[in-house]
Parts: sequence; structure tokens; C-alpha cells
Amino acid sequence: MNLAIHPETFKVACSSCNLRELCMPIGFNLDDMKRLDEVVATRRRIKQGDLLFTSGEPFTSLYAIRTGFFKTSVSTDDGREQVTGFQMAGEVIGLDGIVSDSHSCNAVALEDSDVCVMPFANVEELSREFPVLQRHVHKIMSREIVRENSVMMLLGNMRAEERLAAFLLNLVQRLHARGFSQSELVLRMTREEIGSYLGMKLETVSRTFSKFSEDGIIDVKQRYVRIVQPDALKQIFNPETC
Amino acid sequence: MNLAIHPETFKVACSSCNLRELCMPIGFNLDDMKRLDEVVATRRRIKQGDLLFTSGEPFTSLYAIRTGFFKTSVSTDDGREQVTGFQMAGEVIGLDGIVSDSHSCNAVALEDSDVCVMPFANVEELSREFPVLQRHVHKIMSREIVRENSVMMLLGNMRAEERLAAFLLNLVQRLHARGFSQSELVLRMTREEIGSYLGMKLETVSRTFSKFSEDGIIDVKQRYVRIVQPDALKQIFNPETC
DNA sequence: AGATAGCTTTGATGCAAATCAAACAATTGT
DNA sequence: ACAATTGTTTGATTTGCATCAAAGCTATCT
Repeated sequence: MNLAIHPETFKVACSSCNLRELCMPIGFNLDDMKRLDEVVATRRRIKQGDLLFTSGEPFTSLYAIRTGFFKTSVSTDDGREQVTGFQMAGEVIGLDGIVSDSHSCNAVALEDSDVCVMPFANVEELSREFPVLQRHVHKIMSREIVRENSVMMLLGNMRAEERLAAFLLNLVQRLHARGFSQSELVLRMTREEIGSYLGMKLETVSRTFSKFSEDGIIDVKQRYVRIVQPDALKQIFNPETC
Repeated sequence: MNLAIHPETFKVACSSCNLRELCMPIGFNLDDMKRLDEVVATRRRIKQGDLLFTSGEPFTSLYAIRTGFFKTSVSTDDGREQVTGFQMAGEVIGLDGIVSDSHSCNAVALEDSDVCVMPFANVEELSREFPVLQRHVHKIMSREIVRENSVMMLLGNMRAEERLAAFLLNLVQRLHARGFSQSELVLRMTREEIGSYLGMKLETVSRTFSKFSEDGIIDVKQRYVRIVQPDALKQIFNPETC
């Protein structure tokens, strides 16, 4: 790799990464950690709006997000887009590519981002050597399957208010796990992208935000959201609990 | 395992199973195949309507369907059910349990069925030994992720007719891959279960079937469906192609 | 600072699918 | 063979969200 030509790519050590607990298994000794560093080949910077990978592109690597924020989406031939997920630091994307050796979705950076490139051949080789890494990879894939199951529940069974409540609670919970506030967040995506993810139109997303705001459940100012009554949101999401 | 007490469970060899190409990787020699047989601990019979596993139950094994038909579903606390998939012979279920060591969905047999019980510890151990099995397991999980992505597209973006067309085409394609007709099928699930999977009510499913029938695209008689104009179905599913 | 483009909000109207309702098969049990 | 149960079809009505439309806000560029 020629760094003069590809200044955006460079090597980095997992063993010294502060996201280690998030994207790497725990329970390694120092020597193992050094070996584990081999899973990451390079680091890559993606500017806001740029694609990390696209549907149809050959699959070579998984990507661990170091900093930044992504959306993944699939499209129909007639141009309809479905956002399939929003991913933040410590999360892994690219799993869709394994089955057919080519990606089936697009990954777009919603802010300037930084990812660790993990060639899948490395992941598989080291997984055979380290059962704890193997288990970790399996858990990441299973977690994605379970997440998509709950999105199916959202899309198939829930009304607009429930969907948006679930969305906000999920986002803030993941941000909180990363040391951010559990009541305030800045949305990285547009109303249209939220709507695409939740199976509703951008106008409905906007109206539902306004409704929550009128009801005193949240404060909204464009991309900034403060959750004033988290319990009210939880009740909307999970109506039986009342 | 006491066969007198558990007559429904007994050992079976993958190496002699006629679904081998579907649930096992290819490219093994005979000796490897013998080792690979160890992945399956037992076989288990599930009667129509019975549960293979339920949400909350400890995760121990994956299940390869030998014969029969399953649905998987998740539920909200207030009793709403979302069918997350229909699975047939040669397909693997239980992947949802890996992430938290307990299942997060229910698997119900829609007809008398027969599954190979593959303790996940065996799967992981043999995966470390056989890269081709490791790759196979990864592909199965990735395939499930990609499938769920397309269900999200269905639920988020498509109208009732498109959803049902996609559903029928997908079912018949999978049945055809198993040697069945590419134009006739017998539905193993109720209108309500189809509706739950596709995010619509049973009445809408029924009406859409009737509509397709009136338009001469399919013949329907209760659970029996014959696809008269596959191209018309494809066009409904994929409107741009015309 | 002003202009342009992109995003968001809010209102008015329309429609696809949900809901409510009832009759009609098909299947299961006695 | 009959009753009871479960599943399916079809019709009438309602409704939640989409669509259409227009104005307001923010950010970016010159």
C-alpha cells in the first residue's frame, strides 16, 4: 500500500483502540492482542456523503466504525430506497457481502467517518485460531439478525408513533452505551432517511416529531432532540406496560 | 440419550443425507464427511403446531430442517405477533439465539417435521477445523441478513399486491430448487400467517389472492395455488421491468 | 450580506388498507 | 353423519398515512 498515493489509509492497532470492548472480544492476553491486530489491514477515511461500499461491489472486508455514522440501504430497480440500518462507532458493517461475495446494500457516511478495514480472509483465519474471536464474529452476525427481526416487527405491526418512539429510544440507548447523554441527541440523518428506515414518509416523521413535542414528551429543534419524558416514549412504544 | 424414553430422537449421518448439498458445504472427501457427521447430535421430530424452540429459551443448537415446514415469529408484550420467516427442508433455524445465548423468536412446525439437532459447540469446533464449513456457516448467517434486508424493503416500500407477488415468487422458487413444480404449490400457512409476515391483514391477503385470480394470474383454491402467468407476477413485484 | 439549494414544517385532500360484519368452506372430533 | 371449530371470502365503512402544496428555516457559496 502506497501511503503517498493513498494517504487516507494507514495501519492502526486494535490493542490500543479505545473502542476495543465494542468491536473486539474481551479476555485476551497481551500476546494474543498483538496477533489480533492483524485482523485490521488498514484504516480508511470516508467523507460525509461518500460511499464505503455499494450494492454489487465485490466483497472483501468487514468494516468496524471507529468514528462517524453510516446508513445502509437497499434499492429496487425502479429506484425506491429502503434504509436498512444506521450504524455508529464500534459497530461492524459489510456482513451482507459474505453470502454472495458481493455486497447487496450501500453504505453511506452520514458524517466524516473513520473505519477499520478487516479483510474477511483475516477474520476467518484468526477466528479458527482464537475461539473467542470466532464466537464474537458469530455474535455480531446473530445480533444483526435479531435486530432485523425487531425492525420487521416495527414495520409490520406498529403505527407511526410507536415506530418513531422505538427509533428514538434505540438511538439514545446506543449513544448512551458510548458515553453520550441518555436524554439528548443530534440526529445525523434527515427526516426522509428516518422515514425510509421506519417505513413512513418524511412528512409523517415531521408531524410525529411535532406531536411528541406538543405533548411535552420531547424537545425538537431540527436535528437536535431532547427526551423530556423517556417513560412516555417507552409507553408509546410498548402500550401494554400501562 | 435413552431411545426408549425419547423415541423421537436418533442419530443420522449427514454423509448419507440427500439434503447434503443444501445444508452442508460441498468439496469434502469421504473421511472429512465422516468427521462432519459429528456436527449433528440427534434428530428430532416436531408435530404440526408444536414448538421447536421459543423466545427466552436457552440456546444450545442450530436446527437443519430435514423434512417439513416451519414459521418463526417474534411477539410484543401486548400480544402482537410478527412472523419473521417461513423455513423449509434444507434450511437452518436458530441463529437468533447465538448473540444472547437464548432464543429471541419462536419456531413452530406448520406440518409434521424432522430436524437435525446441531449443538452449536460442535458447529464452532468443527468450523475451526474445516475452513469450508466455517465459510458455510458464515454464508448461512449472511444469507439470513440479506433476506431480512429484502423483507424490510417489502414492508417499508411495497404495496399489498407487490408484497404478495414477491412472496409467491420467493416460495415457488425455493420449492423449485428442491425439485418441486415451479408453477404449483400448496401453502403450508394460513392467510393470517402470510399477512403477519407481509405486514397486512388476513382479509387483505385474501382479497389480493382473489384479485390475482380474477386477473388470470394465478389459480387459487384455498391452500392450493397455481401460477398461471409468472411474468405478470414478476411485473407486479418489479414494476420498472415493463 | 444576499442568493441558492436542501431540509423541515404545516395544511388540505385522497386513498389503500384496516376494521367491522356476516356468510361460507374445510377440517376435526364425537 | 353431525356438530363444533377453524379458516376463508366478500361487502360496507372507517381511518391512518400518503400525497399534493406551499411556506419557513438552515446551511453553504459567492
